[in-house]
Amino acid sequence: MDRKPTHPGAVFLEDIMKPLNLTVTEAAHMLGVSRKALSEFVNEKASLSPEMALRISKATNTSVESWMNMQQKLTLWYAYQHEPTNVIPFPLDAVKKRM
Amino acid sequence: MDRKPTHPGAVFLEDIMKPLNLTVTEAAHMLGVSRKALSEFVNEKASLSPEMALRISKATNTSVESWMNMQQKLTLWYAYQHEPTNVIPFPLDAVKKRM
DNA sequence: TGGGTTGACCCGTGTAACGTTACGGGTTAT
DNA sequence: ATAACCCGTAACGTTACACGGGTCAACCCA
Repeated sequence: MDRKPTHPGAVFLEDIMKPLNLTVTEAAHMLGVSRKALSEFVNEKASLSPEMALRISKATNTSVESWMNMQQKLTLWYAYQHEPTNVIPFPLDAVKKRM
Repeated sequence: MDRKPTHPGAVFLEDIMKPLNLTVTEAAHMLGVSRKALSEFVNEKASLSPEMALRISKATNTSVESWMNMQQKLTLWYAYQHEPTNVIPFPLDAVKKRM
């Protein structure tokens, strides 16, 4: 129902690479990944892997969580597109809800 | 460096299934997944997939995010075990840090 | 015009979630 | 004891995907 969350790769491209005038080739080398891997990421063909998040975090001195959370929102958005319907609610009347 | 975060499957088993006296077979059926899938999850052999998180969320009326975050912490913990070393810092002196 | 960059594509590899099926061990009820 | 469950697990196959290597056409720019 919500709008599709921004892909972390787009953020990385706009907010990091462009301001620093870094090419995909350069940035890929600095991150220690292949040009292809980074290219697919910034072009939203691939999602953010935990390892890539760690690399970006180290290279840009930002928090891993912030990047992971971006991906998580996207992942969750995709999941909601194929929402499972055959789920039977648990009888949790007796259980105190903590969340 | 922190201690290994709790696996969401363990939480699901202890805080949901046990209090409700649900067997793996019963819970799997209610969630709409195979017995094996749930068994591997609660026994920490498989991680929490987004779809599984959605199912658990719907069945137990809890937030998807809370479950996803548990998994994310675990995933990140694993990632830190194989921390990438060949990462060259970006020259971000000119960029204002927003995070 | 020639060099660097880029995105798309193919191929191959490793990982992982999931389903189905089947087995053996354990518990409980008949 | 025999049947009925429940459980963990293993094998097999499917599907998805991150990643690397290589190639190639398009493109921009000096």
